[in-house]
Amino acid sequence: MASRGKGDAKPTINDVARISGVSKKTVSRVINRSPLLNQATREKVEAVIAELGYVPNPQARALALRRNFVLGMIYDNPNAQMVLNFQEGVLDAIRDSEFALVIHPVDRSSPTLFDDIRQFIEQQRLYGVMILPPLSENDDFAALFDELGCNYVRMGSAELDDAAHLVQSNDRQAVREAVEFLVDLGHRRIGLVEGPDGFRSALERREGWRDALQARGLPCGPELIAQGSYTFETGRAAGECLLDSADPPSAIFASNDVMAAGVVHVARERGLDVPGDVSVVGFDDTAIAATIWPPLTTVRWPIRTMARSAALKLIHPEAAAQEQSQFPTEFVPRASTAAPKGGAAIS
Amino acid sequence: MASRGKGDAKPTINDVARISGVSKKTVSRVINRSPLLNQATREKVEAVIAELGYVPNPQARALALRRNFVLGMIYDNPNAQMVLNFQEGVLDAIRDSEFALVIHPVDRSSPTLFDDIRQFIEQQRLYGVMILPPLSENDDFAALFDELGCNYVRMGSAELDDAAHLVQSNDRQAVREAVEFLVDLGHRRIGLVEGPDGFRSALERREGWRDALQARGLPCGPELIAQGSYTFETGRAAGECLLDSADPPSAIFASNDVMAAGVVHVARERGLDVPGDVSVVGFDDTAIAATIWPPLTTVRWPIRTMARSAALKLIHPEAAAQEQSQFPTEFVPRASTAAPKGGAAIS
DNA sequence: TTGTAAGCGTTATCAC
DNA sequence: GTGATAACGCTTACAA
Repeated sequence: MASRGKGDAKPTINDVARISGVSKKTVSRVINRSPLLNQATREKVEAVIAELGYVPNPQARALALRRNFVLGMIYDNPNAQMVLNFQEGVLDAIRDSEFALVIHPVDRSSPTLFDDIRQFIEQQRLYGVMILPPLSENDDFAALFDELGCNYVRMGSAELDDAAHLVQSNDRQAVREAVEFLVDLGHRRIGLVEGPDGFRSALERREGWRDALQARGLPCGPELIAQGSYTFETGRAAGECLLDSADPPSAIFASNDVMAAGVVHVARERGLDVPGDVSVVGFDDTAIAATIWPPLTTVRWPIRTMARSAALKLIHPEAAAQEQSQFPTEFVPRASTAAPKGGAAIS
Repeated sequence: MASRGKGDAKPTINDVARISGVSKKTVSRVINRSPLLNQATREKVEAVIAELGYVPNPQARALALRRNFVLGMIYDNPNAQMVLNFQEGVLDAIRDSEFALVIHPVDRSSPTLFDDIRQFIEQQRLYGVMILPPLSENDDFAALFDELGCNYVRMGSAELDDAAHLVQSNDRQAVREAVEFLVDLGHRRIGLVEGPDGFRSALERREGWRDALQARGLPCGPELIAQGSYTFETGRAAGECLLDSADPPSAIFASNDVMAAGVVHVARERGLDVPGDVSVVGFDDTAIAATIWPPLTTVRWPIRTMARSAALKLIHPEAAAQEQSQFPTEFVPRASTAAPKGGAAIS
């Protein structure tokens, strides 16, 4: 093997240039796949690169290019499983590439949130950022990223941005279908455990529930709605509110799986059978859905696929607008839903 | 505000030097808290830094120092909740610091695993890495990190390394206490759903189970053991194996929560009441433990605290050996355990 | 098609 | 104590 400056230090672009008898710049052109390059030169340099095991130093590139080959992920989400699925999707996209993923959870109630995010992006000189709900629903962040000259992709439950900056599911439609499933089973009073204010997903899912019921002329008044904040405990509380009411629903749609799990808990405490006495449907299809008893009927959200696509949009901005932006959900019927007792007769 | 070169570009060390009338190097000394510095000079420069809102460029520092202010996290773990908790602990430690966290999941069955990790560390020039079980149990990785001159901390269930490179729980002792709790309730046949081969945690937990039973002269033979691989499905299968046996146990300890959830599922399918007919204990205290019905008795692992400590060991290597290395687990009794039917009489 | 020179923003060396 | 000067490894002008 050809000699290097000293010891076993990693080879640099200078080593490659010297050994292949060309200039640094030419090596740089090879690395960056410049089109105007003699084929013979390219091959010669590539041979040396392979022989030396040369890998460009990302820190040096970052300095020269004023941008880092790093993707950022910004979130403040109560749903751990979703965050992790998203991370895995991003990693699917950057595997075997020069990119790295840095994660940046934030506190959306912090007064310094904007400055915090600004500093994160400026300091890391990110190639691009992905932002998760509910932060992604705030247009001010998009404006901030534009101002900082940082590419971004938002993840959302509705059409928040143009195709180059968005990966989205259609939650309203998905919930409508799930609730129609309950109606088709024979349910006539279907409760809703809605998500917290300020979450676009909560709003979309509520409207999907309403769409389904209104289309069939079924009740969808406030007495059938209880609010939670996407946590197990608030799901319990909402379940109590609904099941202890004067005229309790025979089925409940909860805006996410952990709240649905809370509802199932309450039903058990009341001595109610699920799905015999009350059917429960969740949303997300996180691990918990298949793990609780009975297994939860829910809506699967292709988070990992969406995340992968989000990362690809950042890595290949030129193709971002063509890359898929809408991702279909999938209804997953399990054992937590059944026809109501005597339901078919009523219908 | 004093003028900067052009437009609204971020101020650099040169701007600070020019405006405060000192050299770059002096500013650098201020930034790096060099002790040999005139107090007046320091204050003057600090004032200019504050006025300009100057922040050192991490990429440039990384290039000059040949090391990046970035911590890496390497894992291949079936337990999503643990990974996420660990991430949060690390972020607790680096919040408001110049450090960033890059995550690097790997496939431990990949033939290129070592090269993959080597490349990750060399390329990112990491300040340090944290490695999670079961990867952390392999001494070859520690040797690799040493060879690469990269500081590391391992997370484990037993004493894998010296205090500067380890954060650990004592799983054997923790499980012993949990199983003793079952014995004290009156259980005499206590089954084990053990974790997969190759996991130190699986081994430690099995020995803890055995310790407790042997100390009381209770059976702990292979007919009471079924193996899973830390997943829900394998937990189900192991539960079937145990509950369908000729002389089924009245209580089961599962090596982690999701396998325990699988056991609970099987019990339900068999028409068995938990804890009336069979008590179940898990390990981890992940979100699932409180969410299933009945809420799961388990052992809480202070992962987030351990992770925070691991990151601090990397950031302050000089104090690493003094920083806490052993982290106590906590037994969390919930509703999935009770005295066996007629158990007290047998005892 | 290729090379030269001048950065990018920081730190290390070694004088003063 | 402080400051020129030369790295660090790469890229972008601008020539040739």
